[in-house]
Amino acid sequence: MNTPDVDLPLRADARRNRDQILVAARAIFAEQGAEVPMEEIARRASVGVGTLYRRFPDREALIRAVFRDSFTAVAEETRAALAEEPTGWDALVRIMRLSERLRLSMSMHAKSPLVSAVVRADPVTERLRQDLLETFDKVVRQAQDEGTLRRDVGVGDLAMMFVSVVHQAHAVTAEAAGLAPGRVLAIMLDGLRTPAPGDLPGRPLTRTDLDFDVD
Amino acid sequence: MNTPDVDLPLRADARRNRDQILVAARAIFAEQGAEVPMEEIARRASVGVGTLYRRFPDREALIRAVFRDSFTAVAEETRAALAEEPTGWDALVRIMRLSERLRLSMSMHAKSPLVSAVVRADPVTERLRQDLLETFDKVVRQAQDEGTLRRDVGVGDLAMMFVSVVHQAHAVTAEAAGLAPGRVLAIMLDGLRTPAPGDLPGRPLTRTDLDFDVD
Amino acid sequence: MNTPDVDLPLRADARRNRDQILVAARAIFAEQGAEVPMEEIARRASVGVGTLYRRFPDREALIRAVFRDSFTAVAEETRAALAEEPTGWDALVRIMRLSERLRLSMSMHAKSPLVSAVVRADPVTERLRQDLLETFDKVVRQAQDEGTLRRDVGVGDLAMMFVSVVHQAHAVTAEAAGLAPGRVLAIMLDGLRTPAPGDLPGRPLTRTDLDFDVD
Amino acid sequence: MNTPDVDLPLRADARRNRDQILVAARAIFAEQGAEVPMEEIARRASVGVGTLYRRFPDREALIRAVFRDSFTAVAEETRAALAEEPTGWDALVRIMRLSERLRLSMSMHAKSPLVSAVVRADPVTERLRQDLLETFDKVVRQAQDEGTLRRDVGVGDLAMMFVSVVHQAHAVTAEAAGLAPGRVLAIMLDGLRTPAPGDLPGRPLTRTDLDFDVD
DNA sequence: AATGAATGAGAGTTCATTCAT
DNA sequence: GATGAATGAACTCTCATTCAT
Repeated sequence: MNTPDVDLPLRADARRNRDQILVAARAIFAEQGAEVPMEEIARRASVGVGTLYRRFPDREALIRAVFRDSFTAVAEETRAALAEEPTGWDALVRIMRLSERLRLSMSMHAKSPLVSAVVRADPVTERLRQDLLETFDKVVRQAQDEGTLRRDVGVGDLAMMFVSVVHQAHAVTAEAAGLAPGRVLAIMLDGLRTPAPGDLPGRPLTRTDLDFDVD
Repeated sequence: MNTPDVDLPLRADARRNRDQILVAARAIFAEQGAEVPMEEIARRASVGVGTLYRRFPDREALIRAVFRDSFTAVAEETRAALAEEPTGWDALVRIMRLSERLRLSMSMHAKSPLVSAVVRADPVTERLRQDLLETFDKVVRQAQDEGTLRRDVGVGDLAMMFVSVVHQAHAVTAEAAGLAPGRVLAIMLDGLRTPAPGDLPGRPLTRTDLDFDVD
Repeated sequence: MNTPDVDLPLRADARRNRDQILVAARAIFAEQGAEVPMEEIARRASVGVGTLYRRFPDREALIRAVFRDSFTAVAEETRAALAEEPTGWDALVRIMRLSERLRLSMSMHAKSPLVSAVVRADPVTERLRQDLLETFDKVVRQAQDEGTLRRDVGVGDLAMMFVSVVHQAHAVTAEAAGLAPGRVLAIMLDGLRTPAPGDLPGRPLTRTDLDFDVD
Repeated sequence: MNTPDVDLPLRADARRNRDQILVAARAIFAEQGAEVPMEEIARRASVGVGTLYRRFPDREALIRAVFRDSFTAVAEETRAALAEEPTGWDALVRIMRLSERLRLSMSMHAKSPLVSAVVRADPVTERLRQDLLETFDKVVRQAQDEGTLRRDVGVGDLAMMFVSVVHQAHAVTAEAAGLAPGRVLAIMLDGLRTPAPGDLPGRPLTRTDLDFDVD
């Protein structure tokens, strides 16, 4: 599940350090954003800054690695949803509820221009993203064919909503923060079911609408 | 519409500077986030850093001022919606579609831990927020009394959704980026109408759920 | 005599600082080479690092400025030699004995690849160098026309010798160090007078031999 | 020809490593100066840094070793010149034209304060230097006795000139760079022949003038 | 009151050297 | 003995904030 970056088998201790660093980075990025002092990440990983830099030549490399990990994980879960769920609708719901890990990545992505830039410039992540969208698209069409998903939405719309759900988590009581995403999601899903009470503005957003980033 | 902060009437030129600074800050914060060099803000406002600092003793004060402005504007628009729209549902829709200015503020809020912290610690903004929520709450109850809004949601849910809509704007074609918020919002609103296809998890989130921030 | 860099008249204090920095840099570069900590230069100039960096955005800019100053000074002295000395030979001797300032620059130039690179990439210095060589070339031809300088040498040869003289200053008693350049120079000048005891290998090195640097 | 440093015969592979390191160091020092990352030297020697450090406890030790090698080589060549050349003048010329290896060492010496300091502090190199100067001195006196070398110069002068010749090599076309040292040297030698056109300033610099370095 | 210069703390990054494997 | 990972000090550069002009 770890960086498909390069596969030189590292020495046992080096490997351990590398993993600790990724774990620490993921956590800190999620908590405080991507602009934290590198030293803090190193400290959390119980490692010297030097080690951090030996593994990841600069902040961008680290961000890249964290994202590759997360995207890989999510792409797998998405594929599993498509394969295992009985209906397209069920798969859709499962995907929209996807893991914490993705939420964190998405959140980082949205919060920091640096992160967006880095991720977009990384071909590996880009491929993972394409894979993910492809699978997701299949789910969408399946649900539409079943008649459970309104026909005037596309994966693009769903991706947008997904991101939205991910972002809700601030400015609330702890309990409310826990409840909120589930509720917002449920409301949205209710809004997605057929029959739709009305037409949507614009046109269905498709995979290609997500292909050239703007930010 | 400007900071009710202090009301000593400034000398005309001082006033002008102050306003230019706020305009510049709002624009730059929106474009590049809240961590821009103060010097850049000063430059955009055609003012020396010294002047900027005379008006706003530090970055936080500036953020605070920008937010107060925005919140004030939104609170007014919300009140107007309640007063002018024929039904609660219409008012609700109008509020959810609220101004660009609010989107920007919200986006800043969400992107920067610093901004969140500052805003939450500012009693003036806090009061504006309370006002806003109070009015909004009236709209919600009116719509529920009309039978157009499902009973198992609260202002808290709507505030959450509002924030969500605000955040969708990245990783897309320019055209799609323009379309997206409207569509996501429409889907959500469809999901909000009565009759609701099913129950929501948890319980309605109310104003008090928004009172103590966590982030 | 100072950086013809830009001529925005700086505020009095800023100007003073700028000059102190250049003086300090010149001295320290000469003593310890061009790789000294910027902080040390700042300290010697009684200035904060920040100020140093405000004036010279990075080490290279500082090196550039120091060199422009020195080259300007030398070009002027060379022109004066040509104008004031009675014979070409006298002018030649005077130039070869040129100022401490040039020795320092040359020495820096020769010792540090960084310096060479920076200087070569700076068009302003490049022009100064061309001016200098042009004047020098006139001196050489004049001395050859007088019959005091052997005909099988060119400015290129002399420039090389000049640089050589500059470099002799290490590995000796303090007294010997003082004597050495004068003696080496005298020996060289003796070797340059006509009639020459024999032919030189190769061909006269001319201005154009100095035009494309190799390091 | 290698470090008489310690004479424990190393294991064959260790010996090989040691030699590779010295070769690599010499090459890299010549190309890039003495401040290169140790890791780079290790890489060029196809050896781990650890190994490098086992052989040479720190950078200074490495510099020292490189210099001892070079000085040893030069001292031998000098002795050979004295023994094999028919006249003192011929021996002098041959010495002044000495090997590339010496040029490199000298160049390092001149370019880096670190190198100067290290070399001067090393008693072994010091002894080699004394040997070298002693032989050289014999050559000088022999040439003076022959009447081919002017009497008002000493080994010190010649050593200075030697160093000068070594330093000319920058800021020129590749072809000119190749020609230059030979020409400068020839001019100098012409200046050294008897009869001298005039007196030199100061007094002959002797071996003892070179005994206490100043840099 | 406005300006922009000066300061200095702090962040990113490199590399000499040590030490576990 | 060899290797290359880890460490942390040192250095460069940026920027918030203060203060002289």
